[in-house]
Amino acid sequence: MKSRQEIAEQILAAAEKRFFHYGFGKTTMAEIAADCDMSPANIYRFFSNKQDIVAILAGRCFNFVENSLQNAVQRPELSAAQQLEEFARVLLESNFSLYAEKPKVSEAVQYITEKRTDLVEAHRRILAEILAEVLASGMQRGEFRKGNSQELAEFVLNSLVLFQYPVFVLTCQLEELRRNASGIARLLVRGLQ
Amino acid sequence: MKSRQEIAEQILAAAEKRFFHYGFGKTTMAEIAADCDMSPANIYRFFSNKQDIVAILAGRCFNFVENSLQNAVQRPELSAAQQLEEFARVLLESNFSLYAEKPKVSEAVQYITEKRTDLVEAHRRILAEILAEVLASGMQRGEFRKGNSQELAEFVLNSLVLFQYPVFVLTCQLEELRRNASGIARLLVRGLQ
DNA sequence: AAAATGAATATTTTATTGATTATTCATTTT
DNA sequence: AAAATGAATAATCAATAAAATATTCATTTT
Repeated sequence: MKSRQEIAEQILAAAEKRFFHYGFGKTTMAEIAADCDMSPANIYRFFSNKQDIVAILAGRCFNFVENSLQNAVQRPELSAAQQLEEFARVLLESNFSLYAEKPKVSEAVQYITEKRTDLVEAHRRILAEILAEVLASGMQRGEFRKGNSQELAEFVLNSLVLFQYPVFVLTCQLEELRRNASGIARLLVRGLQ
Repeated sequence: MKSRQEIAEQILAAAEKRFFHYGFGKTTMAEIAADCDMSPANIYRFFSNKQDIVAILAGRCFNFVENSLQNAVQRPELSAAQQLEEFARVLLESNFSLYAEKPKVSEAVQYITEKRTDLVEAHRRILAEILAEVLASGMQRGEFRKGNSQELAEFVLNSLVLFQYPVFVLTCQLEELRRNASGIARLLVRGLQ
């Protein structure tokens, strides 16, 4: 006997497997339902439509990036400068593993980027908050010059746009991106000190 | 009696008027030819195909940005720091006037961005060179720390991606972009000093 | 001979249709 | 009553045909 919650998760798991394997467009509600031994109609008791399911899954991809960054950054043995450099590095690496390793994921994220600006915006805001904390703690410790950490986080994040969007992450060479992430981060650190 | 050169320019002018007014896809060779009082076939004595014509016109748009930047930057009364800040500001303003004021231009540029990577790459390289000169002269004058000006120009340019591509320039609010251009430029300047 | 063209051909776009799939809802099952 | 379904409907997609347009080239004009 499964709880409502568990059934919803089962549907998401089935959808994820197919979306990320065959793509969003090539996966039908009937297939997802069959994987879960239920009728297509039943899925609608848990999710209002197909787009909502991708939105939730894409949101989890964003969460993966957010968690990777949070973990990379909150190691207390690192200086604020090192934290910021880690932020840039992990931002690139986690987005790369997301987009380049599973091409279908970037399709899903690209779809969401167009249809659900709100999700992308929410993701941006979380990244900005993580960054703002790094900057604020750096200011406290006297490593960074005092300033408006929120506003500065905005600037820093926007100067790292190259490492966030599929277009760039997929077009450029990974090695070149790595050199740039490290180089830009170093410039920014010096600019903040 | 018009020279070959003048006729080619006449064709380009007619094409530009229509491309930027009605869009690339909605303009036919027959229309351009009619504007020039000639047959469609005659156009092919001057240009190898329609795509070539957009490529030339898009290249001129890029030249406009390049010239704006060159002029903004090579004013000798400015400090290297001010030159870099001007670079960021004018990069945004000239791209904005290009994309936002005439929506059809961004369509043409977007088309070129896909089909003629070489032109976009050439444009990038010119921007990087302008920037490298600013950095090199800043180093000479002792305003900036010594370093590899080519490599640093690459980093700086890539951190200004937000102000170069139609996606961002058109999506974000101009005022927000201006604040960011100025904020990021200030950070970079301090990072280079 | 060089410049230009009209007519023929190749390519691309657009419109139309049929088929597939998403979604709803009245009915059935638990 | 809550959960689930089958069958009906709405929306989307893919294939095709038709039309428009780009491009070529043999011929005509200057």
